[in-house]
Amino acid sequence: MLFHIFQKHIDKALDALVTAGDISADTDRSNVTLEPPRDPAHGDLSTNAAMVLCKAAGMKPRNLAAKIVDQLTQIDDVASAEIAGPGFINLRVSETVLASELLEIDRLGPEYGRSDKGKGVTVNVEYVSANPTGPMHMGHCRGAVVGDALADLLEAIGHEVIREYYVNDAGSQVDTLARSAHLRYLEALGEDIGEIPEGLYPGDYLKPVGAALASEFGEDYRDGPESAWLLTFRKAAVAGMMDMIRSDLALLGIEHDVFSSEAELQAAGKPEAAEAILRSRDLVYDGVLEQPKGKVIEDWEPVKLPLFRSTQFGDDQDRPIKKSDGSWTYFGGDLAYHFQKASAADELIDIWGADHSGTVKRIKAAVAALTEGKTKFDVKLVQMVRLLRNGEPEKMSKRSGNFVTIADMVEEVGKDAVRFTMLTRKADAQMDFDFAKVTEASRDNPVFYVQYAHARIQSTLRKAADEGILPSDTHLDRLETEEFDLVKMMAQFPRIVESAAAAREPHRVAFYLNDLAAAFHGHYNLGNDRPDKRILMVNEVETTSARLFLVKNLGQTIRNGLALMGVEAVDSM
RNA sequence: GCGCCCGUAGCUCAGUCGGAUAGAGCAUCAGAUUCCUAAUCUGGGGGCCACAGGUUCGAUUCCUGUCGGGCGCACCA
Repeated sequence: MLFHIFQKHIDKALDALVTAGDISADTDRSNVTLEPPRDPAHGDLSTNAAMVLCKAAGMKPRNLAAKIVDQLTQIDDVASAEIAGPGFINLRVSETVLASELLEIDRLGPEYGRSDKGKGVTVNVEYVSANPTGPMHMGHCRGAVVGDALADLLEAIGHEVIREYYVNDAGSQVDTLARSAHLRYLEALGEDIGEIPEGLYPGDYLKPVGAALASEFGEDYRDGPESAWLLTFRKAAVAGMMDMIRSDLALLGIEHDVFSSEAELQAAGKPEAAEAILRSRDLVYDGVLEQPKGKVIEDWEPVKLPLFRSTQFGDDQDRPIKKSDGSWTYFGGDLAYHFQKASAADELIDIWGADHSGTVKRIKAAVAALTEGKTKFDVKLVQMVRLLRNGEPEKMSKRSGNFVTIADMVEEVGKDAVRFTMLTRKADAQMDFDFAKVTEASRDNPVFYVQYAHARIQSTLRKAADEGILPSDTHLDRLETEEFDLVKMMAQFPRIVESAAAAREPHRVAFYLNDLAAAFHGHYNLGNDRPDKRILMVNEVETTSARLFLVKNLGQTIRNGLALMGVEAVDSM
């Protein structure tokens, strides 16, 4: 890749200065950067090498820069190297390199942008993990898309990725679910259940579960005590909910590799094992929590509980891993769960809703304690999405059973629009999702804008093919400056993928594609006033074939970017 | 009261482990349609990067404090 080639050139130039005795061999070069300058007028690439290394070299930045430039100008790929400002070195890339970059893109095709930087490192990404008490709704959507796109990104840079879903099937909310299902079971048996009582799940989605239970068990559990059926109904209801969730996720193109059950984890004694390890290191002790300050709790009473010393890791309070009735807290189970994940991966990433921000410290503390700091662990918080319809916020409330489901959204605007839109903001910023906007065919809808660029390219290729002209690399020397500018942008793609993966920020791909599409639309419109700038010139077969070769690969780059977001490119609109 | 996230153009947001004159879209104003998809494009105006200190050759970026907004704060997940 272009970028890596030039990184090597910089390295070579610095090596030469080492040989010349200007800088010492052990000088730290880790702060040396090579990046496209903000202002393209400054060149194609810019390095701060002279400014970063001048102290170690005992020279003024511009003097050191001059020596580096002397080395760089000897390299064929470097069209020019200039000192600017306080000591930047601005480079221009030769058109020969750009042409070979274009050939490289063509050779790699769908593989362009992928790398093996993360090879050998397994990353577990846990996302969605919605409670199995109902269908997927808006509140889950963004985390699902961000997690999935992040998993795609990590795979693109060569990581082995485990996509995981934690099923919270052990808490009291699944008892509530079982009771709600029992009511629907009675209903299926012909009883009049009336209004769903307060505290139970009212949604219709439990009706099929009740019906299935009725046909499986007949009247067996009609009159018996709750203890007779609770476990059976819990299992059946959770299974039903998970089937529903899986099919909702499939609508978004999301498929997890592993579903881990909290109940199974507990049955297998994992929390006990984790507790034993932590107790052996005096990181769990039996103690009493103080009443939190600034908040009045009426029925507060001191209780002795097994506490994890999360304060040793920066948390404000030690955290209980068991409740006073002896059952595990959510945290107690979660800590064991993360320990389990860590046994099969080198790095862990959790995608959480921002409403769980308060629990980040304790779980990070737990992972650090259990893996003795060996497992890298990141929690990515995803902010709320406000649903808008005609500019008016759309309310959703799970309690009333009245909420916008993912199935509704996908049906209304389509999978690709949902996914792309969810990636047009960085995850930790709040965002609005306006039903009208995401399907609008206009410049300010990036989904459309990027797709339109791709469709335009395909349309041009089709039209050219009708005229008997096909893309070809035999006359790339016919390409002009504006066209090489497009290649420069395309050449940034691998770097965007790398940095987006490293920063765990899939939205960067969306912004890049928007920029790339803008560059293409601009270039395309040059042909409006200047027929000689049109891609398709029927009487200029050689030039046209080269231009077609360029836009074909620009289309490929867009396609590859969209694929990283789980969005399919369209060939016509 | 405490913790986490955020504060960038009128609006919605980008801004690469600290870099050059802080960018884009919308809105606004002025233009391009006998032309490969004008569903698009070109240009103008618009900024105390919330505020005040600190670190640095250099701060929108890092640190501290203040103000403003969001989320969360016993055995609920």
